[in-house]
Amino acid sequence: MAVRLKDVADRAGVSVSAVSNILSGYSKSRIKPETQERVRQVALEMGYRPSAVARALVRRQTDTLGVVLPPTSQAPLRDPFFSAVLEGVLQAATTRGRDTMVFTAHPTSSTQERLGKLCDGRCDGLIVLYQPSENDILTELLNLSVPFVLTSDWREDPRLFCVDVEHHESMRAMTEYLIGLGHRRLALLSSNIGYYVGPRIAGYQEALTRQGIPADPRFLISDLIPWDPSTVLRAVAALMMLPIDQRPTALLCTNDSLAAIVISALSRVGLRVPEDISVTGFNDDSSAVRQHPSLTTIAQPYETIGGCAIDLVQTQLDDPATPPQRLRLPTKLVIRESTAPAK
Amino acid sequence: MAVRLKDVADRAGVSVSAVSNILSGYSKSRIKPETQERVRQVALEMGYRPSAVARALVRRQTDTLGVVLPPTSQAPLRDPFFSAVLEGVLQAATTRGRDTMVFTAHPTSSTQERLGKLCDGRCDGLIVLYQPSENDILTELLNLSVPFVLTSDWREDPRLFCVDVEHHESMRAMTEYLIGLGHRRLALLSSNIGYYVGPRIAGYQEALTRQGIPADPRFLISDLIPWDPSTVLRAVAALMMLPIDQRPTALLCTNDSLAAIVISALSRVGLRVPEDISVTGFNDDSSAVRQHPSLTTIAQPYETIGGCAIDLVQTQLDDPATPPQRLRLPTKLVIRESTAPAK
DNA sequence: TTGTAGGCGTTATCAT
DNA sequence: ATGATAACGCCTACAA
Repeated sequence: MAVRLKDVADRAGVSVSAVSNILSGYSKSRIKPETQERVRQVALEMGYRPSAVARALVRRQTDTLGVVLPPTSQAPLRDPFFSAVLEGVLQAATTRGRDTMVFTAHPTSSTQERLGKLCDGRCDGLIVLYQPSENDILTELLNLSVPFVLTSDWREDPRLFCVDVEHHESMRAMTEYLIGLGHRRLALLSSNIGYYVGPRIAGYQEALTRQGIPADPRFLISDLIPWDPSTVLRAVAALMMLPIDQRPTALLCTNDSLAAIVISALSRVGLRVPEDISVTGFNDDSSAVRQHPSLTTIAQPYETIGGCAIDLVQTQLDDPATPPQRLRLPTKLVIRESTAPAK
Repeated sequence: MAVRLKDVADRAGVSVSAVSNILSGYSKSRIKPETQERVRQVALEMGYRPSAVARALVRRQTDTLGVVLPPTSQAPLRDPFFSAVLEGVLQAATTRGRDTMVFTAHPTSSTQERLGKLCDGRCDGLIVLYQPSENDILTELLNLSVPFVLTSDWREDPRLFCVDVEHHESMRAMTEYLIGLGHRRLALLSSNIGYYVGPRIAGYQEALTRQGIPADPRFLISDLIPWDPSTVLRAVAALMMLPIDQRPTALLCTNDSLAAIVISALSRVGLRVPEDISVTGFNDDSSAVRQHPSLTTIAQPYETIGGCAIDLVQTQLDDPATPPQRLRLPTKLVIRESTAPAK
């Protein structure tokens, strides 16, 4: 069917190993240049393409990485955050000449079913784009010999390789930016799930403390259900019912999607952003620029995250005894239209 | 390193072929049930996992599909439309027990470089998520023996397998819906690129004709540059400068991203959606629900598109002589907040 | 400088 | 009912 090494060898009148050597580019000096040229020519003419599968079998490595999307969500890529992370990993993989398999799972599928695909030799290593719970693939993965790295995670487990951003510092920087704009009543709106909400809230609180602004407990709302806009609407409405001199002038949200809902809720109660109130997000996913007003937010270095994760997989491949590493990358404060000086 | 078939066979005291047969589940009746049970047990204990690579080599098939993202865009997944299509393909592939490789490319990479990855046997077939231009991989792909299917495409080329939606009919339905709401002055805003703009515009025009509404040339704006909001802002401002009794009461956009920019532009000139003016999108990507007001739009059946594409690949695999098929799937009009009856 | 041959882990075709 | 063995296409010692 397809052109094989042997076909090229026969046609060029040399042995398979010669062709293999030449085409692998490994042994430049070993084979006579004119032979090399001829063989290359023949290979090209015949449209020869080495079989990745056969090569993988003998090399015991596929140059392919697996990217694991969260099994919890029906449609992870509908969340612009996961799209952004995936995009970053894909870009980084392409740059490094690696292929990428993307794994999703139906919420109904068992751990074993999922694992089957993840470690049957198709991938050299895995990049897990979420925080697996204990009863998820995590423990099994640790027992297997597949190197893997978690992104967007910061577990205490010392056996794990992770790449994450500085949630605490980022939120502190954002809060300080708002304080610098003259805001003194700042509320934090957070979803009720996500490993990152803890550090982000702490960052917010630290900034307040540092600037000597007393923390108003009414301004810390951390039980929002992200996929239920009505809870957000209620919370925002409650805040805005406060007397005008007690009402927050800035709302910090723990992610961009939430910020979008918040802005929408504000407009429903007749407030304009940023004229009446400032709003900020976190992540700088694709929705941040597109929404109106465009969002002041914290940009995650998605491609760097992907690159680090891939490199950490490679590190484990090169030396399986490497002790786990935890990387924490800096972010960037991106100022757009949703924030303005306090009046 | 890893547990092989032979290891299991040795431990269980049977031959490799027996184990293979048992574990493949192919021959239930051929091997003594008690042996089967024992072998299964041993395999489980040893944590045996068949090597996908070895299996692929002998079967000449990997059960893996390649999904090709557009090479033109720096970050295709930042576009919620591509995220949605990819999501649909991934879901459909998971349902069918297939793995998925996702290919991106740096805009600088050559066609040959890209092709190398696409047809080295790693994938059984390809799903191309964009409309490749002539000098892109298309012609090469046709010469190779890799089955492939284009989504979101509707070329005249009779050699191609495509899955697409009914652009014309969808836009006509949307236009008629607005007319049904009492709108009589409807403007169409379209980006200046995309194979789909032609049919979408035609659908709009047909609806007007059918309803006996004369087409006002000022209301057909098809030269917008999607990534440059300022052109959109200008166009919207120009429309809104018209005397109030000549000004459109509804704006149809050819995709959701554009609609988002349009809504933002409207708000800048002080108009509210949908109270003052109705706006519609197309695609129902993730931005449609999240934005405020949420968007009345045309929903593409992403998972069905993915499923059909995969099935068409399989069809070609089963019978390489199958004549090319072109599928055109229906869409759904999703009514949300951005439209209201004309006053 | 080039060729030969063994093996990668599995499946499938035969024998037994 | 089971087992030996030849592919699958490639890489790589080692031999020539």
